Amino acid sequence: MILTEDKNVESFVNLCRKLGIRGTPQRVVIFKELSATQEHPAAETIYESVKKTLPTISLNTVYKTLAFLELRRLVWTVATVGGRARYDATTSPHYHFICHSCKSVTDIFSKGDGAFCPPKEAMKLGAIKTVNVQLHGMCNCCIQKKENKN
Amino acid sequence: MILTEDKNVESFVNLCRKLGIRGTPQRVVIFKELSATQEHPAAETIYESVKKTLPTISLNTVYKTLAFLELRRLVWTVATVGGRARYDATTSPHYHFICHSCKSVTDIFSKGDGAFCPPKEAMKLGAIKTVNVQLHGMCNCCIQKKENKN
DNA sequence: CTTCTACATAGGAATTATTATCATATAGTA
DNA sequence: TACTATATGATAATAATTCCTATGTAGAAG
Repeated sequence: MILTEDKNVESFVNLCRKLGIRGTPQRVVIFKELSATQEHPAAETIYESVKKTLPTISLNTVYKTLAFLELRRLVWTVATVGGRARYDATTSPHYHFICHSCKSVTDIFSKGDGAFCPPKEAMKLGAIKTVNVQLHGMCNCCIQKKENKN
Repeated sequence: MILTEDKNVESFVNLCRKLGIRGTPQRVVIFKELSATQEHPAAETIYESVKKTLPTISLNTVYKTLAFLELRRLVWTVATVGGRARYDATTSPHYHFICHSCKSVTDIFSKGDGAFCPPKEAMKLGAIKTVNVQLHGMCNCCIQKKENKN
């Protein structure tokens, strides 16, 4: 995070203005929260954090705000892990490694290729807006733990 | 589908035997149903179809069977579209195009590369078991419809 | 500058989707 | 047949979405 919090918020409000949507306190706080973490939190987790700033916010609003921001492509749903949707506000192209043991979601910024390039066959089907590459498995940490148990 | 239905079932039962799990009627029918379609159905959809063969089956069993088969990597969850998880029994590597307008999920068998190759950075994080590449957007059919409306 | 109006947004309640728990039933093995 | 492990289905809990209403903000009119 190079941007300060204030700049971040400001830029988000400006972004909303450009898109013709309102930069409401709820949206600002939720977006800020999601931008500030690399944990790829679930809606409930975001809700718990956001409540500190906006005690009256409802979980419903968090869900709806995330869905709304995803529609405007300011955030996106990375994956559903253990029945819970996980979100991300990082816009630069990257992949995700998902550990099904500890439910962690880790960013992978590949140096070589950068963005995943959809094959020609895909282009023919319609207009691609976002690409989501998920690598599912078990992280080293969990592999270690499992070995120690056995 | 080159295999006949019976062969398909038989091979599934054999597969279960190899894996040391039971090839129960419920599992056979659910797997057969999922293998026979390219619609990437939701659990509810599978349930409706499977009920024709097994009228007493519960939706719960469909969910649990799918989760179980996914754990054994005989099926997998392709994506969650409009709040509903969509499943696939195709094991050969391919991508999916997901239209958020009509909720269709289309297979993309890329000729050139075949399987997606995870970057080195990913390998370092742990053991990758499955790769899920989702291309989100709007299919040509829906683009057409939208244009006609305007 | 204030008030009115329209519409976007937030929050609550209800609905739907999914998962977990538990008791019962079934298949495989001794 | 009895034993054990596993699977099913009913019930209950959790996750996410939809519907409805109230609020608040922006722009128009005065």
